[in-house]
Amino acid sequence: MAATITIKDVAKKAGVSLITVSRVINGRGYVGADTRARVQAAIDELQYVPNQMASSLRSQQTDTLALILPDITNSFWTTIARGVEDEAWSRGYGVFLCNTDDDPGKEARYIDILLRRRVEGIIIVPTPESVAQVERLQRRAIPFVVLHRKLEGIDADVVRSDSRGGAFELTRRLLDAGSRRIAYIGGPPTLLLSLDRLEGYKEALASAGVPVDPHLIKLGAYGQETGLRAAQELAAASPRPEALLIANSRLAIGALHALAEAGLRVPEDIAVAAFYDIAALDEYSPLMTTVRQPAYAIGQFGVRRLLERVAGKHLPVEDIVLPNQITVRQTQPRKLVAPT
Amino acid sequence: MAATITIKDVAKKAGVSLITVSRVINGRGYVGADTRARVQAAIDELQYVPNQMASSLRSQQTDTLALILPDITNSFWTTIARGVEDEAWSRGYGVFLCNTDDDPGKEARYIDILLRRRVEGIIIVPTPESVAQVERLQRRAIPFVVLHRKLEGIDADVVRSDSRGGAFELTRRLLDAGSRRIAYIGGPPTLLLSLDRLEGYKEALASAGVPVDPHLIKLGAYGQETGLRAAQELAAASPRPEALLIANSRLAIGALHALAEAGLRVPEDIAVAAFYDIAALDEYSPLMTTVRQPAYAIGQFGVRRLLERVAGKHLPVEDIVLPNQITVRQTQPRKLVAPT
DNA sequence: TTGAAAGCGCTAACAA
DNA sequence: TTGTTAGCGCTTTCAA
Repeated sequence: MAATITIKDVAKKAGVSLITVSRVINGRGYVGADTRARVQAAIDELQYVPNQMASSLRSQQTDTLALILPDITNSFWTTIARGVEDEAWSRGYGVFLCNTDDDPGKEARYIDILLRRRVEGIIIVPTPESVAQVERLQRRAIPFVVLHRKLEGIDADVVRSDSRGGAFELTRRLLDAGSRRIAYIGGPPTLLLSLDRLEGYKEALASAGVPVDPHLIKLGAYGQETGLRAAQELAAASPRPEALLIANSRLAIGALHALAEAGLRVPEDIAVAAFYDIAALDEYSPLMTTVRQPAYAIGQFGVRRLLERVAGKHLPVEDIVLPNQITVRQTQPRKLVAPT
Repeated sequence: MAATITIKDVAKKAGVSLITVSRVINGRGYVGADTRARVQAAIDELQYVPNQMASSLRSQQTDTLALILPDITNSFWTTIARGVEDEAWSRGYGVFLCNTDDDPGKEARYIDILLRRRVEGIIIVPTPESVAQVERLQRRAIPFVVLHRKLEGIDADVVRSDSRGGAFELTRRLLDAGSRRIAYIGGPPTLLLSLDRLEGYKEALASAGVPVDPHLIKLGAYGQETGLRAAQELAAASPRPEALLIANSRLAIGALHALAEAGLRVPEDIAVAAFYDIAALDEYSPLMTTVRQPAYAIGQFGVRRLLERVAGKHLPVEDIVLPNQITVRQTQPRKLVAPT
């Protein structure tokens, strides 16, 4: 590292004191117009770039946040990450991205490093095991915001999409289209998110006076396998359900495989409505009603909320629920493979 | 910010000097076993976390890198990003991620911020307009590594996949399978990457004694539209080519649309080999021979190389070319939509 | 094997 | 409107 140019060099060249240069750089405090110009000229001439480490050490502000999530390779998290990055950088904050792969050990190690780096706040997509880590943050008074998944027993801001409302709305669409026997394929009842969606489904049925039939509710681990098996069973049932409500993208993919194999056309033979976030597959999927979660906005709002906390605002803890986007594609599915 | 615990507090509690605590933390320098134990006990008891700003300021090491790329929302870049993140964190470096959307203005602004933050090195997926920015880095002696795209006139390490070899190999496979009239759909000849692939194609033909037919070469902007139109033209040509070599994922998708619409079965009516990086679409696409670029490894190797530069090793500038993975899927394509 | 002194580059707090 | 002084929390350098 060659002899770096410091604020001192600039001050000398401009014939002012250090602090004056500092004021010009940070644009605060009174500085005369001509002084400012002289300083700026010196900065330009020397190609001076302030050292943020020094500034941070003194001011106790690192202008840095962190985003902890399972895996940016998953397109839903990617979009959230992009929302976080854009919003944070645009407000002058850098972001450290941490992929935990839902591994609590990794998560803990990342948080250690983040504490050393004195990040001013953390945005986290937690697993149920994150509770201990999050409590550590609380003890140290590091502001944080939880995205997408609520954490039981933790009093913290959450930004998420409206799972209950999304499921309710999808179900209502199916009902409006005339379906009555509407089956539900959803995630494990141990997750709050799954429960919310199941609830939305039940409420919509109730509001239409349709009784809930437990035989039509299939729950299991998130994953294509669950969706596949559930849809196979439902396709073979008699009477066959008129419609399927599917609570997750991977479940939906599995279910669509099963329906296609069974030769059931969507929507002619069976209507489908689903939470479906995999944009790449969208136009190759059948005509169904889908909920797209506002991933980008979840990231954006997460940062906004976090920065309010960082600024020390005394706000009540809030559960920020963003509306979903419901889409009904009009165009027929595209094909990558010629029909046989 | 409550009164933070500093190294001083630890030293006092352990009855040693600051520097001894520092040695224990960083695990270097001689420290007696019992002293070390006492210090560690104090650290644990006080829950002391070192302040990296202070450490960085003094040591001139920020342990921080940056990754500049177009957009993590694109799955190819995402995977590269993941490779970079994993490798960097595992070596004790944090990474700032910068999405430029291929916008030179954004790129310049990011680099300003990164210079302030004194990142020790930068990994960049450049656009042709990045040359000016990259020269700025050179002037300041900030180590950097270029990923995926070579930069004309810039003498720097590059990590990329073997475009020429990939195209050569794909073409050879088509030739081996008996095709002679092999058409080529590729990107604009202004990009080095495109030229490499075109060259691989031509070389393979030459090596098999097949003459290059300019009518069978369709070049255009990367994008589905180009692929669609090119494939339409080729499908309508007579004699129709027996095989298609497609040099990019988006071109391939467009081309597959066209073939499906024309009712041409792949590979029965026409064989296809392609650079195809969109994993989500993989199993829904026809049976074709594909090149998958080693995105994760590109990220990994980029970091490794960069850290060698950061360490000050005097290595010759290198063009690191990683082999592609060639795949021939055996199972029939899956269907999301029932056949009609 | 341990420690004392100096200072990294900047800004907070106060003074003029 | 500008400047002086002190010090953020750590590591480097030198000494013991």
